[in-house]
Amino acid sequence: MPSKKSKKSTPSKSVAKLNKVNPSGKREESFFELVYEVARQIPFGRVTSYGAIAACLGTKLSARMVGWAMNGADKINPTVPAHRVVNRVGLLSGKHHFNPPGKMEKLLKKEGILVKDDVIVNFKEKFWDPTKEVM
DNA sequence: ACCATGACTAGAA
DNA sequence: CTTCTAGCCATGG
Repeated sequence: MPSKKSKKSTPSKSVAKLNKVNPSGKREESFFELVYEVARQIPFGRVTSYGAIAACLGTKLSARMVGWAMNGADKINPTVPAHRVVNRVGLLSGKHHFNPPGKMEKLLKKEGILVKDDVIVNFKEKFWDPTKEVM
């Protein structure tokens, strides 16, 4: 049978579509869902970087996709703690994507994470490496 | 199908 | 320290 399905396997037709996964309980293993899954594993009061998540998925060079996936995190259930995901220097690179902007910083402070000038203070201490914690 | 953009990262100058 | 370059790959026009 002629299978026209490409090996590329579109991880997600669209971000909005990710909101509604297969109702049969058969969730598609898309890059995005993996990102959300790892993001949910981030413990309270901890943060991680896009690259760390990407590395955990085996594609550390695709950190951009992690960030892009977070773009739809707000529409995903259960809620994805996207506010715990920042760039490699602890900069709240995605704070402008929150609604309202500044909520990200507020949430972090709520978890005991100090934010100064859009940068996480003591980022190294709060950093949580999924590749080490997740087995 | 091509081109431009993007919540990134690592390395080089 | 800053600035630039290249790689990554999905999304949208």
